[in-house]
Amino acid sequence: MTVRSRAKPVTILDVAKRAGVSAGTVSRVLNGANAPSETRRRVDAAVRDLGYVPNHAARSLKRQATEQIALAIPDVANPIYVQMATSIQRVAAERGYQLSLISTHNGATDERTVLRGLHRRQLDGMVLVSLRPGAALLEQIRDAADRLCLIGSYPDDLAVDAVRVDSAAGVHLAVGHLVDQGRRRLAMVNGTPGTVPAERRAAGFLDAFLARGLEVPSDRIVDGDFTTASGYRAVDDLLARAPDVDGVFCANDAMAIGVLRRLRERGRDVPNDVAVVGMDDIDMAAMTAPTLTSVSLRAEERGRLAADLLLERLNASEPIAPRIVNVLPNLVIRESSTRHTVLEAPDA
Amino acid sequence: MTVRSRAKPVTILDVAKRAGVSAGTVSRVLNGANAPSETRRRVDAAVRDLGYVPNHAARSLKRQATEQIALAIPDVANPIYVQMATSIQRVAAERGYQLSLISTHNGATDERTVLRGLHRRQLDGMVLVSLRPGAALLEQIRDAADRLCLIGSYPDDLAVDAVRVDSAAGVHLAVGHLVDQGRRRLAMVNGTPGTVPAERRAAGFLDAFLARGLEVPSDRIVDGDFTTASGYRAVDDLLARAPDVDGVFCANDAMAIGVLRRLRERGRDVPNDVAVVGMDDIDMAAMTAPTLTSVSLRAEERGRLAADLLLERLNASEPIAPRIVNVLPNLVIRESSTRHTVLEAPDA
DNA sequence: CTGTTAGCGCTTTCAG
DNA sequence: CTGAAAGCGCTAACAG
Repeated sequence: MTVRSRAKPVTILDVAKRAGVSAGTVSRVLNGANAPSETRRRVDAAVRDLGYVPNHAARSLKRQATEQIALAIPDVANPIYVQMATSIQRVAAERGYQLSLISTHNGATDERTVLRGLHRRQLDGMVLVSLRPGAALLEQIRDAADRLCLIGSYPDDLAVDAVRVDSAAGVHLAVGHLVDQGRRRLAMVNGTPGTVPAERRAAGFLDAFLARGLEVPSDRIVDGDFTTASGYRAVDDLLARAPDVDGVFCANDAMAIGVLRRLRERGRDVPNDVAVVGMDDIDMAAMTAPTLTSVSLRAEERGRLAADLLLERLNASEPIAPRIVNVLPNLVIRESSTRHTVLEAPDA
Repeated sequence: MTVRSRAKPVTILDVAKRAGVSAGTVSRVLNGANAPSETRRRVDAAVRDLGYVPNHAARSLKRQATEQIALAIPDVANPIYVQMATSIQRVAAERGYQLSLISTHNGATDERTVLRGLHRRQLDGMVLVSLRPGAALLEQIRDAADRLCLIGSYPDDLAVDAVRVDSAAGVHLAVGHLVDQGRRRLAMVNGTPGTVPAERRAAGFLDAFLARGLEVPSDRIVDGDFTTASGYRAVDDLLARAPDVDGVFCANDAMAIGVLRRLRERGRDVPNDVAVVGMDDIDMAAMTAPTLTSVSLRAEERGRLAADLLLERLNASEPIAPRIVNVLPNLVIRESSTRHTVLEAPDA
């Protein structure tokens, strides 16, 4: 366990010298090549005695690969991305890759910066979640297509691996459920205007009424920004605009939690006065009071699939044509949308 | 914006050739050395035309530094660590470092693995949060002392930079508040047994009674594991052991949220029947129903301080003696502990 | 101010 | 099976 501190790190040459072999042999032994047990023993001993640890930069430089991948997400504070991170991390670890997390701060980080690690060859590959892919980012994505997997919706002609979920279908599930519960005066708290998910979800919301031949509540969508605080604030807007509201669909659970809280402060009982349905089905949804009905977008599964696609591509000997995987949402019904409150056990 | 894909990446030599200068000059220009504007212009042009991006491995190998640091935390799903990560990330970015996140899965990850990036020189430094530093880890910490900053409590003779918070004092605040509210039959939901924070908090809990000359409720501490689900489960234990409980201190907010939920399911009104106080003051504490009184351990501040210590050390020209910074907790009173419920605005 | 040169530590031919 | 040698792409003396 002797590790040099500031001094000079021990190199493969030191090990070679001590083991009485060449650096090449040490390298081979360490990388699992066949070797006589005697050679192997001496190398191992030298490694242990000296506390040798291979230098990552040197190895990467030579091999042109770092065994590092990254997940770029809009916001570390959003549990849904943490869920993705967890499943990606698991897959990565299984295949000998290290995962690091990059937060793009909802797109505030310069788009160039996001893919920088990739271009510097500091990263072998990346799973990218962008809320609002602009032209510049798309250009960069194209250039790095062979080392990327996207999660989310991008132009069809992009020719990059992607995992998608039909969030509009998820919204239909939510609206259908609210209507089934007898709610007719519905409203929506949407996410950040101008982002793809917010646009899809709003479109899905309106479309769900159209599909049912109901009056379309186009003026009953208020904007939030996907954070809990924004959901909290949105309620005042909402009640000003639609005081008779009896059902609210929120574009994610984080906002739904803020909505729940503020509705309570404003004296509206959930679910008796107003039903609330969220989206994402985060763990916390089973813990709020009342527990939160939510559309699961299967974040964990999407993470796993994205990691599979990416690592398969990185390790392929020949070029692979771009693939798109689709995932289906499902509705998890809890207390916040059902008039007769029934307590239930937590998910986890 | 022309970036080569799989082919062969552009090197500094390609740039040099195109700019009609030497590689050394390109390197200097790119690293901000003085140069005649004409030289600078031609280099910049060549870089742009070729889409050159410096190779990180090569630079790291030569410079013996990666400009990368990491934060190792027990659990990405715990918001308190995400808070730390956010402030560390900010400091790191300001000083030109990239931060990556390593989850140790509550110590399940082999301790060697945690510091591996450091030993491989893949990381210049690390901020480490360990719940349960064992002998092997302490040994490793000592060896890497010049590139580490710890957050948490470690043996005093460790001679490593550390940021600490007096969590026992925080528990005293919580107990004092509960007693002031007239609660006498107190209990505690503790975190993972055997971890330093859990032990400190339990000790602080008992000590708070001793200090007040009250009867010490040693048999009223039930164990959780710092997760929301464990807080939920702990309530059944608690009510079996202490059916008359009128106040609960939880060793963190995640558990407190589970406790709130389960108490409600078991028909106990919070705060009227039972007061609940958590610890960490996560953002969600202002959003639960009722909102959660909590002891802030100033995670963001600790993160910032740790990052400052670490980066100062990494950039020091001479050895710096180890430093320990202490942070004081404070109590944030909300609805869950005060009988007359008053609604309040959210923190964020 | 700039070109040349010598490595950083490792892997990988290529011979033997 | 192993040693020798070349070189991954970059930076930092060192001369000029």
